[in-house]
Amino acid sequence: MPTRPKKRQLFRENILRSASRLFNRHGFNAVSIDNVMAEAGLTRGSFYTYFSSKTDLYAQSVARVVGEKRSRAAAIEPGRMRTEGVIRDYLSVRHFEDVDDAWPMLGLTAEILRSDPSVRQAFEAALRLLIEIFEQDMGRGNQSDRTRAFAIAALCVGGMVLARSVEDRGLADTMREAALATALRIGQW
Amino acid sequence: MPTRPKKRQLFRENILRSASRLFNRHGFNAVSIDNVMAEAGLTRGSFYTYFSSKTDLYAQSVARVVGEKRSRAAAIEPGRMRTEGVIRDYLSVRHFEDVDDAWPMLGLTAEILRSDPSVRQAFEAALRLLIEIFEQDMGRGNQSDRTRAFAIAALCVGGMVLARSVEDRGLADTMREAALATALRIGQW
DNA sequence: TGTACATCAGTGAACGCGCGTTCACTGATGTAC
DNA sequence: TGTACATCAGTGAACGCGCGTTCACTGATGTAC
Repeated sequence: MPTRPKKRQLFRENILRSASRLFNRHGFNAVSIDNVMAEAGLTRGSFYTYFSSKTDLYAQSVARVVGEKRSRAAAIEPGRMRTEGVIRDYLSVRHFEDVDDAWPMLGLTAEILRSDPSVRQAFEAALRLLIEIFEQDMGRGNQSDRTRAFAIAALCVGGMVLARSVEDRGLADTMREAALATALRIGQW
Repeated sequence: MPTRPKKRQLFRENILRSASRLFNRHGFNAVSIDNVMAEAGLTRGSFYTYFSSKTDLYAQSVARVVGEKRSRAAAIEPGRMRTEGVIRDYLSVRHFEDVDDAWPMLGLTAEILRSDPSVRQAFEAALRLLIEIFEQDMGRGNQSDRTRAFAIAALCVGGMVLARSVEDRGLADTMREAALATALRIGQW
């Protein structure tokens, strides 16, 4: 039988793991404290002996995931191989489907996924329009043109999403300009 | 004095414009129907004579923005210059700051922006970690290495966000693979 | 080792608030003659 | 052109629900002696 502080530590980790899973899968608003606590095998009431608010839980659950990613990366020797590994991993089918342990930013997509079809379709139309424009402008659409068009779209959206999510304006500008320079370069390969 | 249906049409456009603005700025959940209607110069009560639900409003407001983007693009002659223009526009300072008329996907960032500092910082840590890894692996960080590291991060996040937001699994895979191929290529420039 | 007490952690009911949605009402716009 | 009536659109109060947060209580864990 585990001693008191040890048991608490275990529960705490359970709560954080459940939270990461659920927030990733459904987004912040769609997950209630009840859901999280039930999945961790506790009831609503004791939540506030672990965390000071739902927001606090969210911040800590994101931090926990980042910490895990960090230590996983630290275990591999730096160098091109590692970057290649991270890229392959990030853009893998597993990560695409993995709702438990995904990189935090992707949890945002849950806000779209769970909304009803009309909303999804509206968003999808925006993406299709972007790609349509790029493909048209590249002339006859062979495979590599298609790839370029998609990559440019991803760079635009990703660059801007990241730039906008960051507190530090300098970092935001660097991100924006890096995405811009690279997208333009890809447009002229 | 405008005739009845004409007046209604005007109000309808007002509501949609207000909605785009507010959803872009604050995200879906943080905006109430009251907010939207007040900004359009009407009261809560008549909302449901225009739209069937809040979700419906959201879908239509996204669709409206996409429609506008589409006709703006259609007014320009296709070709490399147009793509360059779209890229520059998408990743411009104006678009970074513009909360009224931004591409729909970026509204998602509002969910982060409005959350409190601890949450923002947790997200920012995830981004910094990604970039840190890429920069380390590229050796001595000169300017172009830095740009590449940022671009790879943007490609990963953007590619995955878009892949996950889309209904059609084939489209999702194409997006994911295009981002992957391009990110790997950039890693070895 | 055993007993008495203090402290701590978990429970579940209840509170309060925000907000999407509904509804009875009213005044304004249009139509019939 | 003027009057009587029908219809339509907007109002604001009220409803209902979900959920974050609080709280009085209880049983279990630990401590003193």
